[in-house]
Amino acid sequence: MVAKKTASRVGAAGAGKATAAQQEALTHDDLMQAAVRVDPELRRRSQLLWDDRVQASRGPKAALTPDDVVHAAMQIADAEGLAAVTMNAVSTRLGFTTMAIYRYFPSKETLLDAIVDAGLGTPPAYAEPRGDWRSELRRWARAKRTMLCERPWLAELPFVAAPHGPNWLSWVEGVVDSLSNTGLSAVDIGVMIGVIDGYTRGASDTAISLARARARGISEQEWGAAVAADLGRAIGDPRFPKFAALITSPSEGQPRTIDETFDFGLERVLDGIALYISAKSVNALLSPHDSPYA
Amino acid sequence: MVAKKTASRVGAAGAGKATAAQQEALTHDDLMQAAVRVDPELRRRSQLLWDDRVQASRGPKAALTPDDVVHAAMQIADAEGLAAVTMNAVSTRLGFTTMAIYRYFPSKETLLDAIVDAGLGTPPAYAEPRGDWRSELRRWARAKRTMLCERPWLAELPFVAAPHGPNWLSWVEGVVDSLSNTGLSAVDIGVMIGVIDGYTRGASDTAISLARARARGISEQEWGAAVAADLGRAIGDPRFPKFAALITSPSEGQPRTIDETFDFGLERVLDGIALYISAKSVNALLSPHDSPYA
DNA sequence: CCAATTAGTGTACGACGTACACAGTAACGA
DNA sequence: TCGTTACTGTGTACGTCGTACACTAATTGG
Repeated sequence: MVAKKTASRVGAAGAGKATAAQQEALTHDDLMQAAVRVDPELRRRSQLLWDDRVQASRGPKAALTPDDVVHAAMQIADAEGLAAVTMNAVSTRLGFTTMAIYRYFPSKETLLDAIVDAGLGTPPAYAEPRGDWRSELRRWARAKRTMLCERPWLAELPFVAAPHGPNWLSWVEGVVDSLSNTGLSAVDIGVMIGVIDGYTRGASDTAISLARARARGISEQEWGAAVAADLGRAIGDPRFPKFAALITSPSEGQPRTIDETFDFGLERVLDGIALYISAKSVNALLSPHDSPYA
Repeated sequence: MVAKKTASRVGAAGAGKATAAQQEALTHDDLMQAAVRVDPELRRRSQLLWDDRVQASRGPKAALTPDDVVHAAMQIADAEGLAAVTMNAVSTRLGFTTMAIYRYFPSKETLLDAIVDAGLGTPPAYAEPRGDWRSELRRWARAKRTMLCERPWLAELPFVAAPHGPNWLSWVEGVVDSLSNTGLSAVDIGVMIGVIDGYTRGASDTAISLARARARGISEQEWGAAVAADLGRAIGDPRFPKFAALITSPSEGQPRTIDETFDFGLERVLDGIALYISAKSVNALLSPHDSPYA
C-alpha cells in the first residue's frame, strides 16, 4: 500500500498509521492498537516533544530551531520566574517578533510542554562500576530533588498534565535500570518507580518552595519565619492539638535541616523497597508459586 | 500602650504586633520572634487564610462573605476547570460586578490561596475505637488521594507556594495523631509526615492526570492510549533499553490498576515506617541512649 | 522563470487582572 | 438630629497577554 504523501495533519481523527512493518514499529503499534484512538490534542502535544521536525524544502530557511526557542524560554524562567515567560519576552530575547514563535510552536501551551521536558534534564550517569540498587536509587533521588530545586518553576507548571517527553523517560529509565537486577518482576518495578519518584517529588515541595522564595529575593530566614508563623497558628487552636504539641515539644538533639529530613525519609522508603525485595527473593527460594505478595 | 486604631494596612513593614499578652498569643509570638521579620507579602497572604475578618462597624453591610466567594470559585473550578476561574466568572456567578470581589480578596492570587486550602477539605474523622497507626495512615493516604483526584485542579496550582492554611494543617494533624503513640520522637514524626504525604501526593499524579483528562471529556481509554503511546516511544529507542524491556515483557498475572498500584506502593512505604518504629522501640529497650538512627 | 510554499511581520481583537474615581449607605459623634 | 466618617458595590479605563489573519519577502521545484 503506497501511502499518498498527504500533508494533512497527522493527528486528524480517522487517519490510521498504515506504515509497513519494521519490527519495532510493529511492537510499538501493538501498544497503539487500543480500540480507541488517542485524543487528537494529546497526540499533537506529544508529537511536538518527540518528533524531529523535518525541514521544509521550499521557502526561506528557518532562522531558529525549536530548541532555540525552548532555551530562550528556559533562560527567562530561570532568571525571572515562570510568569515572565511570555511569548513576547521569548521572541524579544531571540530578536524576533512575537508571532515568529508560532512558526515553531502552535501555542504557548505546547511551548510550556517543551520547556517542562527540557527543564527536567537527564539524570546523572551511573558510576562505574555500578553500585547496588539502593545506593543508585539514593543517588537518583537526590539528583532529582536537586534538579527540581534548581528549577523551581517546574513545580509551578501542572506537569502532571504534560505529555511524557524523552527527558521524563530518561529519569524513569534510571530507576528501572537500577532495579532490573533485583529479581523484581516488571509489574513490581513499575510500582517501585511510583514509590521512589512519588516520594522524591512529593517530599521535595518544601525545598522547592524555599528555592522559589529565594529566587524571588526572599531570604531563607524570612521564608522560615513565614512558615513558622503559619505552623505556629496551630498552637492554642483546638483543631490541631497533636500538631501543636509536636512543634512545642523540646527538640531533642539538633534540629534537622530540610535536606537531612529528606535524606532520612528516603532511607525509610528504601527500607520498604528493600524489605519487599528480600521477602520476594526468600519466597522465591521457598515456594516460587505461592508468594504472599502476589 | 493604647494602639491607635489606624486603618492602615496591617502587613506594612514596620508595624509590629504590640498587642497585650494572652497566653497563646505569647507562645505564638515566641515562634514569630525570629531575628528576621516575615516577608510582608507572605504574611498578608497567610493572614487572609487565617484571620476571621472583623466586620466593619460603619458603612453598608457586606452582601457577601469571603466564603461565598471561595465557594463560587470552587464550583467553577470543579465544573469547568481552573482556567474558567476568572474574577469576572466568579462575580457573575454571585450576581455582582467583577470589582466587587476585590472587596473580599485584594488580588486573584489571594483568592487562589483560599480555594487551595478550601479545596483540600479536612481528612475523614477517625474511626472509633481508634485503629493502629498503620491502618490509620493507610486510610489517611487513600482519603488524601481521593480528595486530590476529585479536585484535579488543585494540582494545577503551585500549592507549594501557597501559605499553609487551616485545612492543610488539618491533614498534617491527622498524621501526627496517628503516629503520636508509636514512641517516635517529634523530629521523627516530622520526617514521617514527609514520607507518607510525599508518597501520597507524588504517587497520585497519574491518577490526577487521568481525573483531569476525564473532566475534560476524554475517556479513560483515550487517555490510556495517549499515555501508552508516549511510553511506547521508548521501544527501539537506544536511550531507554531497560524501560523498553520492561513494558514489552510479558505481564505475569493480570495488570494492576492505577489504584492497586498506589495501594501496593503504599504498603512498601508503610513497611519502611514500620521497620523504623520497631527498630526504634527495640533499641529503646536495649540501650536507650545509643540508637543507630540518631 | 513562474508557481508553489514557507518564514517572519504588522495589525488587530478579545479576554483578563486591576487601578481609580464615584455613588450610595449605614453608623458614630456632636 | 445632622453632618462626618467609613465602608460597599459600580463604572470606566488601561495595560498585558495570547493569538487569528492578512501580507511581504524569500526560496526552490518544475
